[in-house]
Amino acid sequence: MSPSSIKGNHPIVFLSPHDPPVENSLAVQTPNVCQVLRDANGRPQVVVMNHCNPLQMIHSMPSGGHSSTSPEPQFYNAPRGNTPELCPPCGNVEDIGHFDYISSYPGDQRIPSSLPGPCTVPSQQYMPSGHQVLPSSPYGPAVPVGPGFSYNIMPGPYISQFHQSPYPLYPDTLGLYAESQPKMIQRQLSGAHWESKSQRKPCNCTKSQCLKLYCDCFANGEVCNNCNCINCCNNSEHEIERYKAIKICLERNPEAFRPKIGNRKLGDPKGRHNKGCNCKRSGCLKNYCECYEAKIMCSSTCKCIGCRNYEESPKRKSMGWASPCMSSFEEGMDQKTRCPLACITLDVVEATCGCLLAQAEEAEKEGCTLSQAEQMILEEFGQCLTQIVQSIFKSSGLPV
DNA sequence: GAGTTTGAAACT
DNA sequence: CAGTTTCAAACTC
Ligand SMILES: [Zn+2]
Ligand SMILES: [Zn+2]
Ligand SMILES: [Zn+2]
Ligand SMILES: [Zn+2]
Ligand SMILES: [Zn+2]
Ligand SMILES: [Zn+2]
Repeated sequence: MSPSSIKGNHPIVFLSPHDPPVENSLAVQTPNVCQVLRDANGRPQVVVMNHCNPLQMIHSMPSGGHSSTSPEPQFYNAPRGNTPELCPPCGNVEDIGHFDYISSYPGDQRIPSSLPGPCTVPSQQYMPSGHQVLPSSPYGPAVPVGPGFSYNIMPGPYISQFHQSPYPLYPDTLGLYAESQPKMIQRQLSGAHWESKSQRKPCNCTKSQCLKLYCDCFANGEVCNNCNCINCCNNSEHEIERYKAIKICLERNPEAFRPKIGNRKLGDPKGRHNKGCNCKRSGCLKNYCECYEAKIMCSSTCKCIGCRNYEESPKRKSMGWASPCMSSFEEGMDQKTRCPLACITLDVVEATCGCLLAQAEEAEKEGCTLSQAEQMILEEFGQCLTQIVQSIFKSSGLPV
């Protein structure tokens, strides 16, 4: 007998500990962590609420004007302003790139100007905002990109709702405002010399020219500053190249510069990795894992194998079950598939058999009678099935 | 500091 | 889309 023998009208789907449910299965939909907002036209937008780095839809939003960055807090995707037609630069930005998703670049998503903090000093973030033609922008100097007009590429105010949450993503013990990227917390808490104030951890890129997402500076929408990079083009001296690189990244992934860590629903202090990790060997318990690095649990969006980065159920703790079996289970449960019962992978079967075998050996060792051994093994199998069901519950967001 | 491991990003 | 390569950081010693 094996777990694969489970059958029924509602197949139990054996997913990873944090997998989404499968239709018609016993699993239930995980509570939605997103929130539905409406854009300027009243169209619903499902957005992941984020405290620290909300997206500003500047360019592709309908209402007009070049009022670049209003100080009031905004939600993700909040209407922000400009029609492309109304933007003088649009007629001539092909050479340097036209950012339809310009607002997904984090250049001006820093500290709210209405709040105290390091925002008073322009950060190293640049905003390739071809449609914020603000030569006298309070957020930074306009950078000439060609004859006739210039682009404000310096950071705008940090339009944020983060202060609306009772649970900041990260502690703010140094008086800095919470930031969404995991590296930032390390910077804030470490005593490294580069950690002073607005200086992020320097990169050490050698081959990317700091113009690919490999570079943390670039990925965070910042220019390199006091970095150790070689052939760096992530600076104002290479603005055109930088624009192009940003454009390429956005074309490839419009979300490329959005924060990777969204927020769970209200009241949940922890965030959720928007794309999830794909760890295979770290168990998501090392900083290789973006979830772990961000100090968050892996979630249903993760496709990790052998994940151990999730809340232990109280049941499991009290059980004090032999960890080898458990870990085998967990790894097996990470085999993700949407096909009912296909989640009973070889790993899972082997883990189960291993548990039963171990139990049999123990029974033998203890000199149990045959019927006693049978009972022990059956109970063990029951435990195995319990683990399966619990994992389903867990993936469904239900209390175990 | 050198060498290895890791997984995201980039590429094919 | 999947498989592979590239890359820079995390980690190990
Ligand atoms: Zn770099
Ligand atoms: Zn850098
Ligand atoms: Zn650089
Ligand atoms: Zn992971
Ligand atoms: Zn994860
Ligand atoms: Zn994980």
